[in-house]
Amino acid sequence: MKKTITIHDIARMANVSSATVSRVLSNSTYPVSAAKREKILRIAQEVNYIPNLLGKQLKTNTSMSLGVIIPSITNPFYSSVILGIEEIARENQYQVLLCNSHHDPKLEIDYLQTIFEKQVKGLIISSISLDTKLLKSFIDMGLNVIALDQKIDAEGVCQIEFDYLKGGYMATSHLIARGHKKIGYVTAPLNRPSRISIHQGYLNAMQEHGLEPMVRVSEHEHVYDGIYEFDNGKRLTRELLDLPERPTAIFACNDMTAFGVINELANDGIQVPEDMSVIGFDGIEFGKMTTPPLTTIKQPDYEMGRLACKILLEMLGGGRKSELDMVLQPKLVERRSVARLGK
Amino acid sequence: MKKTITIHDIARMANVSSATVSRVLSNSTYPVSAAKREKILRIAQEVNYIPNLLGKQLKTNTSMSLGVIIPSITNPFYSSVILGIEEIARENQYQVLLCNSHHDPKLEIDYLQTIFEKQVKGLIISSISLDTKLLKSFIDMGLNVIALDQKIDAEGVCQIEFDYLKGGYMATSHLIARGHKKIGYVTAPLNRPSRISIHQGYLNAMQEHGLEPMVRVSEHEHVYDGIYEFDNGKRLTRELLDLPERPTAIFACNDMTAFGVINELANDGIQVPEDMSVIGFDGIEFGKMTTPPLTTIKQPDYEMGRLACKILLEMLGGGRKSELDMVLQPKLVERRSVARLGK
DNA sequence: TTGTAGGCGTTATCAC
DNA sequence: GTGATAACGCCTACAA
Repeated sequence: MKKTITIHDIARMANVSSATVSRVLSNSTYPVSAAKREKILRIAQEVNYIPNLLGKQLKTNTSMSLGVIIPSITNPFYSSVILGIEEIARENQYQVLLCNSHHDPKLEIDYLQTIFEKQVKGLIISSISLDTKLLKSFIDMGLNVIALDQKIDAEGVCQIEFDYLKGGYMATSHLIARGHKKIGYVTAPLNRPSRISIHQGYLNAMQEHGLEPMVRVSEHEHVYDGIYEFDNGKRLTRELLDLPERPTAIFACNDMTAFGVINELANDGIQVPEDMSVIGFDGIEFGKMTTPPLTTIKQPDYEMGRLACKILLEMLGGGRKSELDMVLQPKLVERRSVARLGK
Repeated sequence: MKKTITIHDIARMANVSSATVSRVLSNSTYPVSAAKREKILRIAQEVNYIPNLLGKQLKTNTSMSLGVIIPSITNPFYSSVILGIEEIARENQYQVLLCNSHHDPKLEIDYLQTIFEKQVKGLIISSISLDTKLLKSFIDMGLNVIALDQKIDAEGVCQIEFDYLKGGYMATSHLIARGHKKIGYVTAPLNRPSRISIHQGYLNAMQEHGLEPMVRVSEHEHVYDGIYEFDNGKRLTRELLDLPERPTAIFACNDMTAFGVINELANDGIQVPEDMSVIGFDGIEFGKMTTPPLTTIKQPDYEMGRLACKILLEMLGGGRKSELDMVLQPKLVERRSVARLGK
C-alpha cells in the first residue's frame, strides 16, 4: 500500500513552500508565478496527488456533505425525493449522507447527532417525531435544516410542505364531477397530520355536495411498508364491498393502498374502471404501470427534492437566512382508473 | 450562533489536560481516575459538548463513511440494496455516502475521486463502465471495494455476483414444466453481461427441450428508467402478438418489462394467466401488487446489500483481505401469472 | 510573488 | 494516572 502524498511532499519535490503548493492546488486566486504553478501542477500529476479533504475541512470548518433523514428509501416517494436532492447536491460539489429512520425517534436522534459531529451544516429531514428542542439546539449551533413534507414545529427551520387538504379535496371533487355520489375513502391510521388533512379534504368535498361520507380506517400500523399499505387497501375494500350499499368509487390515501384496492376488486371480478372507479394519492411512477393505469393526485417528489436542496444550499451560502416556508400544490393526474358514471 | 466547545475548553474547566479529556470522552480504555472521569463527563454534559469528528478522523485517518455508487436509487432493486447496506452500516456506526451514477462513466469517476478524497476506505459499487485502471490505483492506496451485481475485472475487488444464467434457465424451465412450448423472450438491449446471461439461460433451456426460441430485443436504450422498461415490454409484446403463431407464455428480462407485457396484453383483452402466462425477473416488491401478482425470479436485493456491507466491514476491520468472490443464487417465486397449459 | 508559522480539534507518544 | 507536546494535512495571516 503506497504512502499517501501531501502538499509538503510536493513542495519538497518542487523546491517551493507548501503554502505555494496549497495555493496552486486549491485553485485559489492567489497569484503564483506561471513557472511555479506549471511545475507544481506537473509534479502533482506525476505523483498522482490526492488531496485529503479532512485536512481542508477541518481547517475551513466545512464538510461538503448534506444529511438527509427520511423514513425509508424503499418508499418510491422518498427515493424520488432523494434523487432530486442528490442531483442538485452533486452539481454543487456536495454529497449526500443517507439516513433511513424508519420513523424511529431514537434513530433520528442518533443520526442527527452523528451528522452534526461530522460537521455537516445542512440537513433535509422528513420526520414526524423529532424532538424539536434538540433540533433547535443544533440550529443554534449552525445547522441549517429543511423540513420536508412533514411540518416540524421549530423556529428557524424552513418548511417545504404539501397541500394535503387540497389534494384530498381535489381527488374527491374529481370523482364527484364524474358523476359519483357514493364514494368510499380508505386510509391508513389517522395518526399523522398529512393523513388527517387528506381525510379532511375528502370530508369537505363530500359535505359541500351534500354527500354521505363512507370512510374505512385501518387499525394502528406497526411497520411502515409497501405491502402493509397494499394489504390495507385489500382489507378495507373488502369491508366496503360487504356493505349493503356499495360505493361506485373508492379513493385511497396513497397509491400503494390503491393498488390493494384494485387487486381486491379484481379478485372479486369487479372491473376498474367499468364497475368501480379508483383514485390514489402520491403519483408514484408505478401508477403508470398498473392495469389500468392509476388516476391519482401527484405530489411532486423529485421536484420537491430538488427545490429543498436548492434552498438549503442558498442557506449554506449565507443567502436567505429568513424563514421561508412554502406549500407545494397538488395536481390531478388523469389516467384510466376513473370512469364517468352512467357513461 | 454559539461558539463550539472543544476538549481544550473542557480541560480548562476541569483543571485537567486535554489529553485526559480526550481519553475519557473517546471511550478509550486508558486508565483515568474515577474522580476526574466523572468530573469531565459531568462538564461535557453541562456544556453540551459535541466532538468534532473531522479532527478525530484526520488524526486517526478513518472516516466512518462508506461510499455506495449505484445507477439510480429510484430503481427499486437498488433501493432495497441500499436499505440493506445502510442497516448494517448503521449497526457498526458507519454512514453511507450515496452516489447515483446513472451509468455515466464520468460521474462514476468523479464520485470515486471525491469519496476517496474524503478518506472513505470502503466502497460498494454496481457499475459496468468503470475504468479499472483508476479503480486499481485507488485500491493500491488502500480503498476496499466490493463489486455488486455487475462484475468488475480488477484484481483485489471482492465480487458479489448473481447467477443470471441459472436464473434465465430457471424461469424458462418453469414455463416448460407448466406445459408451455411456445415461449417468447422479451429483453432490453443485450449490452450488459447480466442481460446476455439471462438470455443465454433462456436459450439453453429452450434448446435442451428442443424448443424454438422466440426472442425480441429492444433497440439501444438512452436513459435507464422504469417507464422505459415498461414501454419496452409493451412494444415487444405487440410484436409477439402480431406473429402468425403467438406464444403461450412470455418471459421478460425484468419485472418492469413484465409489467409492460401484462399491460399490453390487458389492452388486447388477453387475460393473464388464463390466455397467456407471464414471468418476470428481479422479484421487486411491486410484483406482489400487480393484478395478477407476478411470478418471477428473485434476486436477493436487500440481502445482497446486507451481505456486501458485512464483508466490506470485515475487510475494513483488517479481516479477510483475501479475494472472496461469491455468486448468489436465483429463486423462483411463484405467484399467479403463470398457468399450466391446457389445465 | 513567495515563505514562515500557527492553528483547525483530535489522538498518540512520551516522559513524569 | 497524568500532562506536555507533537503530529494528522491543510489553509492563511503575516512578513519578507
